[in-house]
Amino acid sequence: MRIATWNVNSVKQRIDHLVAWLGEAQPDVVCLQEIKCVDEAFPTAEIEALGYNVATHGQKTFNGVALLSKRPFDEIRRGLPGDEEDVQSRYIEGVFSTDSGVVRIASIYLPNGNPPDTEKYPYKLAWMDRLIRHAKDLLALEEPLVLAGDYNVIPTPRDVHDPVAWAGDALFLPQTRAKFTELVALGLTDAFRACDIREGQYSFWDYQAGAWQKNNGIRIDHLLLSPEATDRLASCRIDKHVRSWEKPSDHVPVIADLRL
DNA sequence: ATGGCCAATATGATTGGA
Repeated sequence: MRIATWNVNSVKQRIDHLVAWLGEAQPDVVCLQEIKCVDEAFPTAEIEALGYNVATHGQKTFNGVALLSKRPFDEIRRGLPGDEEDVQSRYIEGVFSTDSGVVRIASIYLPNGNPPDTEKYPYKLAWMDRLIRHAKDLLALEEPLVLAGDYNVIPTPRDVHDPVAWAGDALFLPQTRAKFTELVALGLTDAFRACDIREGQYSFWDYQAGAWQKNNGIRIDHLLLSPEATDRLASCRIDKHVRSWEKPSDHVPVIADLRL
C-alpha cells in the first residue's frame, strides 16, 4: 500500500498538479493539507473519476485536510479530540481494510505557531499535546497506524539548510522539537528517516528569495508509523520534482510504501 | 546588491503562511 502526504496550498489552485501527480505516483491513500476550501467546494468528482474515495474536513479560506483512498472508508474521524472550542480543520483520520488487516491513517496539519511571541505559539504547543494524547490512544490499539502530514516541525538541524536562520522560528524552537520528540518517543518511527539519513532532503521550499533554486529548504512533512506499520515499511521517498512544476505548492509529496 | 512569493477575500489591502 502506497501512502502519501502533500500540503497542496489550495486544492483549487493545485487541482491540475494533483491529478497529474496521482497519475504518475499511483498512491493508494493520500493525506492532503491546506485544501483551503469548505467540503462542498472540494473537487470531489474529479478525484472520484480517478478511482478514489474522498473524505474532507474543510474550512473556508484557511487550513482544511482531506483523505483520498482507493479502498473504501471503514471509519472516518474529523477533528483532533481534546478541545471542543477548536474550530480549525486540521485533522482527519480514516480506517481501511486490507488483505492483511486494518490500517489507520490520519492527515495532519499541525499549526505553524509563528510569530512565537503571540497566542499562535501556545496554540501550536497545546495542539501538539492533544496530538500526543490521541496518538497514545491510537497506539494502544496495536494496529498499523500512519500519522501523516504537515507537522510544521523541523525535527533536527539535519532537516534544514540554514539552521541559524531558523533558530528563533516556531518550526525549530527547542520547545517545538522537544514536543515532537515526545510524540515520536511514544513508539513512532519517522518513515523517511528510517530509509534515508542524508542531509539536504527537504519537503518545503519558501516561494521567496530563490529558496528552491538554492535548495534552501526544510523537512517538515512527515509520516510517523506505529511499530506495526514500521514492520511493514518497504521504502519512503520525497517527490521533489513536483516543486519544479509551473505554479507549484511550496510543499512536495512524501510517499511511503508499506507491505499491506 | 542579501531582495525576491503566493493564496483567499465582496478585487484592494490585509491576513496567513513558514
